[in-house]
Amino acid sequence: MYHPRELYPSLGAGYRLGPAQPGADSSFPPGLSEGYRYPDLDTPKLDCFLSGMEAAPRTLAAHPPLPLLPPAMGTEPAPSAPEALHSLPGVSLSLENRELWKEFSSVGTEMIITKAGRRMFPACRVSVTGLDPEARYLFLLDVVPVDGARYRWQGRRWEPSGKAEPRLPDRVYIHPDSPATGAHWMRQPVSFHRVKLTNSTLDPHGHLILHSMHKYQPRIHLVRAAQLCSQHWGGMASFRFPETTFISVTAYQNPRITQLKIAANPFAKGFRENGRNCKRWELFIHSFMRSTNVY
DNA sequence: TCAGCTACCACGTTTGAACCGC
DNA sequence: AGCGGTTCAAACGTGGTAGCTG
Repeated sequence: MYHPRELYPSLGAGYRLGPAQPGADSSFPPGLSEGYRYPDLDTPKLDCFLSGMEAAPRTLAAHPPLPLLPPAMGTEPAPSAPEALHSLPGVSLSLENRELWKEFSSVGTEMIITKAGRRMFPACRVSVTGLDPEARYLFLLDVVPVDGARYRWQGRRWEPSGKAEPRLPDRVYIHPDSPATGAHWMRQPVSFHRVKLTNSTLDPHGHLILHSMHKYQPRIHLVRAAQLCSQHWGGMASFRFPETTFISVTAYQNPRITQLKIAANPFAKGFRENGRNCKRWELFIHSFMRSTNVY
């Protein structure tokens, strides 16, 4: 098994696969497997990455055509239903923790971003079907802007408050099990819980770089690697789920999101009712109930 | 003045090395 | 010697908060 962190130690867990897409390209290109190259992944790196793969001819003198990651949504609104664009017939993805995501989404999901990098919670956890058990695949995740606006918390809800900051360098998180066989990926749900988000534009760790107070959506890409060293990759599929849209923040704005995170995230158990912040929690519950006219 | 950001804190979870018994 | 189970400390991941910044 090849772990990207070992192969690209200088880049950390996430890798930039392509140039930033300037402006607001609002549509996926018609063809997913051609016409787009990733200069950051040069031949030696790719060769190293693939060196242990079965029947992979090591003839990578020229830059191989790399999989096309669809550009960011730009000003495109988030889709209202799970969306998939792919050239991998029969392959489908489902969001394992959809109910949890829906719960957060109904309140307005916020994700903390820090200079050092913060994990996403909930994390993207998917199960995949329809893969060729023998073929090898890579699982990738990136996060793209949903629209061209900056947001502001107005006490009760998020509202657009101006134009979005210029787009940051695109980075992609490669699942550490990649590349692995279809049988491996289908054996159990694939979790991206180690993905970290940062607001540091100079981040050296390879975390996904986001602007604070902007709306984003994760995308999951599946790349078949079986024919990597031929002229084309074996195909690619991209998936996104509307309930995973979130707003990046450096501190939680909506107290209900804080409450949900504390209740659902095991790492935040110390902040629950019987934790050290019991009194604070009580005060919050009382004020929350008052504000929602429960009293 | 104030919204947003950062560093630090205390607490809980996870991880992996060390140890032990079979 | 090798394997599997247990223990425990260090590392890591949390939200809260005070203070800083533009």
